Amino acid sequence: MQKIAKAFKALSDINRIRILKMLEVRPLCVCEITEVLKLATSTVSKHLSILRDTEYITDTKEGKWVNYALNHEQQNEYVRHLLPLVRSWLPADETIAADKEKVALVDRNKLCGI
Amino acid sequence: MQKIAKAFKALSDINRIRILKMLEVRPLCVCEITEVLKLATSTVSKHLSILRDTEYITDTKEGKWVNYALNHEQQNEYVRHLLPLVRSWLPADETIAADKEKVALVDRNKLCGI
DNA sequence: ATTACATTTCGATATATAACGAAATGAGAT
DNA sequence: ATCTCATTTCGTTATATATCGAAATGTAAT
Repeated sequence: MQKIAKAFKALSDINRIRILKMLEVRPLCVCEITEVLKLATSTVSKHLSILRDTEYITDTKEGKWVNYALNHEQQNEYVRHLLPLVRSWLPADETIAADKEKVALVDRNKLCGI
Repeated sequence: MQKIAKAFKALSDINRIRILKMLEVRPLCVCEITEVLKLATSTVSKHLSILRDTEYITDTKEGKWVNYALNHEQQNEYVRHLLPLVRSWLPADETIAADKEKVALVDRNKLCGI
């Protein structure tokens, strides 16, 4: 029964919400998300692991990067309903809009490893 | 924007979920909820204040009791969608079922002040 | 007004969480 | 095999949260 509480808890942090909204634009790697949120890489990695463990997102290796993407094939009943809700929310939020604009501009090849 | 995170955070505790599910049966006072959850009165009161502040429930005085009930007239967009979801979930959970049975049996006049 | 009692607030404590930097990991390129 | 570098894990710290018991509050009945 803790499963339902976990599904909600994953969404109870504003940075995790921002990550989900950013992933609406396109799949992202850790360093891209880090650049937009201005948090330490390790912090972003932790947020992503929480979202992955609850099945909100998937991770796939692509070269030296790990691509995180919205998970549209959840087995988790709660997540299956909540993810579309989050997607429909905050359509006009300024922070979210700014995040999404940045996502459209960031380039992982220029961002990392310099 | 913290509003959305707050709406989710209120649902991220299993005892608050249990309270919302109990209130599906009927409005309850603090002492009745305390009896079912087996928590300190002050703890239950705190949970209820969190659910009230986020508009999941309402409180109305009735004599020396305060009746807490599911709020069906939320102004809060997020709560308006999330409350029906919670209502539709956990239809067969054993803890929830046991809680609801206890709710049907508890009598505030016999419970309190003895 | 005094008493009784349901509820809330306060103060303390223990656990959980979010954040960071540094060290470890692991996969691609040389 | 070694090097590079994106990512994860670890250790630490600061803040938030859940819980309790005790004290304060407020209302109803005497």
